[in-house]
Amino acid sequence: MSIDRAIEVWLVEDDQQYRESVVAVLASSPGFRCGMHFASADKALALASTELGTRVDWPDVILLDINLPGTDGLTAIRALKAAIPDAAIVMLTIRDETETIFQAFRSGASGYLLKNATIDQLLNAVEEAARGGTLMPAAVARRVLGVLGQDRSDDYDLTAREKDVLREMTNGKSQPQIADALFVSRHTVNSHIQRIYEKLHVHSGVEAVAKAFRERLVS
Amino acid sequence: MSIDRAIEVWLVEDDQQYRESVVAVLASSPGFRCGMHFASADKALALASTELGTRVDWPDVILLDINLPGTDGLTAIRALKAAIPDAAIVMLTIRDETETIFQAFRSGASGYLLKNATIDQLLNAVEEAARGGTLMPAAVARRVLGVLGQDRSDDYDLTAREKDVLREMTNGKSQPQIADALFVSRHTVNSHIQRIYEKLHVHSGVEAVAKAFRERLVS
DNA sequence: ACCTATCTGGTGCAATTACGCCACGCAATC
DNA sequence: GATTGCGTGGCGTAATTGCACCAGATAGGT
Repeated sequence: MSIDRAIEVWLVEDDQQYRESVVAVLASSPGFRCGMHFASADKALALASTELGTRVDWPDVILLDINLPGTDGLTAIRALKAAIPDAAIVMLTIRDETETIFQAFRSGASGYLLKNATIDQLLNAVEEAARGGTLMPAAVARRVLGVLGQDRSDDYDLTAREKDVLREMTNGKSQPQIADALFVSRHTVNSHIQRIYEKLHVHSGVEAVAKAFRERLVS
Repeated sequence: MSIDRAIEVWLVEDDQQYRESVVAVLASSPGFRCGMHFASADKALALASTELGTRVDWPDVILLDINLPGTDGLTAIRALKAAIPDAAIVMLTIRDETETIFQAFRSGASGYLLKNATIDQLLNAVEEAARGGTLMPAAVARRVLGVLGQDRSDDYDLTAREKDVLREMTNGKSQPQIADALFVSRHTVNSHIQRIYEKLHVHSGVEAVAKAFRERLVS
């Protein structure tokens, strides 16, 4: 473990009991410091803006609960990152729903911990986040990797040419534009498109493009 | 750290020097055991199949180099997972190219470590992998999370209603169908769509849907 | 050589969509 | 109280698309 400097952690968590246990864990763990803890994101943001530039002990990592009074955790991510750009944000929550997870990562979170995580997991996650990395517990990793995971076995038996046309469609081109790009007539393009619709069981361009993205028929 | 039982690690790595350093690190780290190490995936697979069911010290985690003589690491992932389903596989490599990373995860890897990782990172990754989780170092995390679309900052100032309409479009619905879904007239839907086109700078439904997916304006 | 799948090209028409232009109510803001 | 932004609804026309039905060329496999 690096002993250059303790990892400075802030905690935003409304459940007083849970907050105190985490603070206790951090306090008793060498290499970690819990400088500030808040019962709401609003309070943390208030301090971040008033103390702007006057403090030296900005956090390396912010543990942020999702279910908070006032500004909820997901919303607070952007604001906190704007106020404290160098801090890595690790979400701390009881919920592990796919959409919530993705939204957190999209908003700039660098970790996602379930509240039933072990002390080791908590410390590892904080440590890794401080390094700029990401630690995802099993339940979370399955979901995130699941998105990357699905092998695109089901390509609906599209022919090479049909895939060409579909790809051009997903590039937003109209039928004449696709014809130009593929050096064929617009009628040919239309024919291919008709067959694509049959094979994908769709009835319009938007539907085909949507399905193509959803099922990762294109990259 | 759990003291139930040491984490059993196998190592597949052709660089003798690096292999020995990792073995040494694992040997001197309480809670970890490096039962077997191989210079190629083929040797590991050979052992896994001949010793099928006769050994008790199957690995919890397999550290697998990508650049290997014979069967390369990426290819070996599936075979190893088939032979030893309970083992978590952590890739160990000097390369951090996006496509390689994704392919590893798609094939079933649960971690991705760069060879210049610190000892702490290595042990944390192994520990987390043994739990079924995933640890990604900063360089890797940026790429994987990048796919999830970290930066939705540019949402083109779409209003809530326009986002509703756009979402329905990405569900493959036609304008009348969207009208039904949102309980408004098709004219209203069309109006919204026109404004969406303006804001996204597109001129058709397919283009809008394609852009929406590419820039992750929708999930 | 035959068959099949695929790619290519076409015609024609109905349906949908793109895109102007307009208007009203409502809430927030100034 | 006026303005502004937003959601809503409408009309008309031109362009695009969906779709049926057709057919020659070509390539691959039996």
